[in-house]
Amino acid sequence: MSTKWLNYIVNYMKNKDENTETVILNAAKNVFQEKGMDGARMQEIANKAGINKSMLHYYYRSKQLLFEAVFKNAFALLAPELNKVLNDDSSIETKVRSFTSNYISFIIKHPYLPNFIIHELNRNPEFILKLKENKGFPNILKFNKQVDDEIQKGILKPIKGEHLFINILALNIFPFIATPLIKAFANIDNKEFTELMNERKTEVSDFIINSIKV
Amino acid sequence: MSTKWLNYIVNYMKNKDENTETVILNAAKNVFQEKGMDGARMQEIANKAGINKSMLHYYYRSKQLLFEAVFKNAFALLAPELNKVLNDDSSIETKVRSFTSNYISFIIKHPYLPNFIIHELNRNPEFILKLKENKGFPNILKFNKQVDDEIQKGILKPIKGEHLFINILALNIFPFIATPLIKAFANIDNKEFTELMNERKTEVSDFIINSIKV
DNA sequence: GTCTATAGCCAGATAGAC
DNA sequence: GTCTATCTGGCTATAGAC
Repeated sequence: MSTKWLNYIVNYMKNKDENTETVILNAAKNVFQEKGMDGARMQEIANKAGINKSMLHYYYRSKQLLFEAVFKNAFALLAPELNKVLNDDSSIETKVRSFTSNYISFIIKHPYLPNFIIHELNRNPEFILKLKENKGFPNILKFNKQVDDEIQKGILKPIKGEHLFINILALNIFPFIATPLIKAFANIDNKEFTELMNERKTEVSDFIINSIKV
Repeated sequence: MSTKWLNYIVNYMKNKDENTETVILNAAKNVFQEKGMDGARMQEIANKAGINKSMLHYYYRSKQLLFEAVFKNAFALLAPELNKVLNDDSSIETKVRSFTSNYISFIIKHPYLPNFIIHELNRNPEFILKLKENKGFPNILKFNKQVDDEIQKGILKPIKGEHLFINILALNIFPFIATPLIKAFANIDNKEFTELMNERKTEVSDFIINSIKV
């Protein structure tokens, strides 16, 4: 009798929660998002997944392809957050308040995400062209129109949609990208930094609304 | 007759503007700031410097030490910009306006700088501890006091100095870090992006002042 | 100080047994 | 599907001639 039956059973049990392919993907997420494409090591991914290095190639053929799987996954996580701001029908003020509060909670769960995406896009800017082909890629058109509308109605002071959107992203995302710098300038530790970021859930939206509301 | 005399003359001519050591440092700046520590290759630096690879080791011993020289240099370029906001005696409004306008001009000359510093600090957060020992390392204390003062005098609405400083940095720096993303969301090319950034020289300071001024 | 040649290592990828 | 063993190439770093 061969070990086939045993393997079958083991596999079945694993599949309850996750198969080898997703175990690898999760390990790869951790390593790539922390170290970047260039700094990541296939050996480290294999260790974290608790499997043999050659399995990575069996499932994903190459480091490059494994990386791309991780990257697309990360971007797919972020895009819906942005689309809420760009395409929801509620007022600008409502969206600013909810995005700010939600995004900061969201990013505390995925601390390496913004840095990872931004660094890898700067390393390889053409990569974004492929992403743009996807349906659901964030687009600013509807947001611009909404901003113009609310200005027309006397709700907002004049501002270009592009600038407002950049400002919203900047105020929310930047502190999580520049965390080591901010901790150093302000002389604060992790605990105080987290407190500061929690304050920002309302601080940032007040700051924006104060500036743009008539 | 040996070639010593020739070498001496050649060296003398080079020294008019730059010696080998600084030629290497400049080449290293380009490569490290674009590719990061992990992505950079000593061969590429040598090529860009127009010299032999072994010279890099002759002058800087190792890739790590060459990298550190580049990093400290980059940081030393950025720190005075920040200290202007933190320590100058002019009013907050004046400083916000001048920093915003100057910084955007500054960064167009050094496009990879913020990304480089931020990525490398995230890769190796302990590195900033060494920088903090330097005199002139940006510190927020005086700025905090000034903000409190102006609030007391009824010039500014209540806000923590930390939040205001983070907001100033975020609004100015973020678009240059997230350039590929912004270009994709807004569907604009390089030329339109530069125009948008030029608009921000006044847009950003108005946005901030609007929000904090009584 | 600058070059050529090469040591020595490490990482990604594959072959092949089970 | 999973493992061990190994190939192959590329990279940092050094030895040594000039």
